[in-house]
Amino acid sequence: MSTTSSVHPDLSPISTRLSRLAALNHAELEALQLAANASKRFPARRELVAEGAPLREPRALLSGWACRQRITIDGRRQILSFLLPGDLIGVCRHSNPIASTSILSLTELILCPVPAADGAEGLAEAYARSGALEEHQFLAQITRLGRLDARERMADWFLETRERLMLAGLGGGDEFPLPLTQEMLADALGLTSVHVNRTLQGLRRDGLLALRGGMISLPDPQRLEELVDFRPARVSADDCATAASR
Amino acid sequence: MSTTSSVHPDLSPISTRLSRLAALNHAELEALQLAANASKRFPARRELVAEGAPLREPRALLSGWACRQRITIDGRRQILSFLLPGDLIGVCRHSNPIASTSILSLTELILCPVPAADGAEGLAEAYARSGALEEHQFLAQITRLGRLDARERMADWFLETRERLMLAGLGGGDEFPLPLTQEMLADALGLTSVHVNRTLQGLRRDGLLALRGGMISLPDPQRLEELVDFRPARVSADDCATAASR
DNA sequence: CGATCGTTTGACAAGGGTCAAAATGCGTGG
DNA sequence: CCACGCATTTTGACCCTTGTCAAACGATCG
Repeated sequence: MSTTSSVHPDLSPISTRLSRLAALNHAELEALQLAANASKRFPARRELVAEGAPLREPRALLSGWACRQRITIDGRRQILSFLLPGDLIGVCRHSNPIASTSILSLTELILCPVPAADGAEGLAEAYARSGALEEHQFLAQITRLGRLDARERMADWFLETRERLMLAGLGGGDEFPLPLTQEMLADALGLTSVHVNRTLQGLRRDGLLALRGGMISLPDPQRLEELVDFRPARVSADDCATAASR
Repeated sequence: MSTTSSVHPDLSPISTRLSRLAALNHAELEALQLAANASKRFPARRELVAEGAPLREPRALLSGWACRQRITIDGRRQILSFLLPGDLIGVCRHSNPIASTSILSLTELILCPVPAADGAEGLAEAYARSGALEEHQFLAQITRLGRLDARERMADWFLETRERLMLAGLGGGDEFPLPLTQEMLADALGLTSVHVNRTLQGLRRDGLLALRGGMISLPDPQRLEELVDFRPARVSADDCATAASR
């Protein structure tokens, strides 16, 4: 698994990510490449999937950011998770699935179909692990919102996002693009944009992060990790998804 | 599917729940019954699964309550979800899975093995939908913690729990057992036990719930639903999981 | 009948929300 | 190149929900 990843350093995020999650054979990688060739653009700030609507064919995100969100009657918004390049969208194992949340594009997206896993051992394994990783992120989000204070939430979220991007072969580790407004961040972290702003300032003052021009850099990830007891995600005994990314 | 459920009114929670999630044929129901015969007890307040440990064979919960939880270094605890009778534990689709959270028994449990889904269409479908339902609950939990205040969190959680119990054929709808301390509830809802206590008193005062002897009753579920805009969980276009329960 | 666990209450503190306005940035069109 | 309009960020003053600490109360069990 980890050996496979190093020989495809310049594949698209989806190939990189999936081949790091499970060993893919030549035919499978080719199927991914083929799918990537059928990619399509999707505009920014539009609803990609509506909550409650029947789920269409699964797709993979090749570039751009999206989010899953839910809105209360009185207009409060909760961003449940972000979808980053390399992530799968709408992969489901039961019949007649309906979308449990709406999905919104935050930037312009490039999407491609997802090759079927029938008979493709490696792909099936990679999809399953991708799903497990997603579940892991939901659980992390619950802990963040339930038991961490504002500063910890932000630190933890930045570290997780950094890890996810690195898994897809993006971002050097100390710097990555952050195409979000502070309000989006607030809606994800269960805060208000005003408080996100103040907390960011505090982190900046302490030299824990720097923002400029849609890029964020984490000069001292270790100190951040200590701050929140961050542990890299692991879903399988034989994967070292994060270790593979460096 | 919903027709199947009504003809097995006195099956164990797991059979009831799964046969409401998907149509099960005779052989599959028999396999469930067989599995249930191999059930075992597990004591209260003990760790059933340790975080990070390799996942053993999947099991189903026949009776009792458990929870998935995570603890921060400084001892704060977040209960990620509760496991109720009829729920599946440790069902996983990838190889060498490791537990993403520890699982703790809250009461004494009765557990049984889970029949393999190989070739059993109905079981496979039911397991998949059970997983989708679990994911739905995680997302609901995120919204609760991120955007609802204390009173709303409790109302929403009570309604969800009521619905889950009814899906497993337990609880008449207006009353069900609640084997939790206020501190556990606090750890699940991202509050302190003191504040849970006060919020409960408020709900009681308003006639929205009543507690006595480990039982909770919701005299006016509709009013609760309006309070939080509660919508029953749906994961598939052809299931009416909740409708089936009444 | 003490010990222990859980619930309830009170006084006080604090983290984060609210509201409103000012400042900054940025794309667009003239 | 400038000016305008809009979105986003930043700041300040104030308030409110929830947390903290501590003690009293109640039930259950050996």
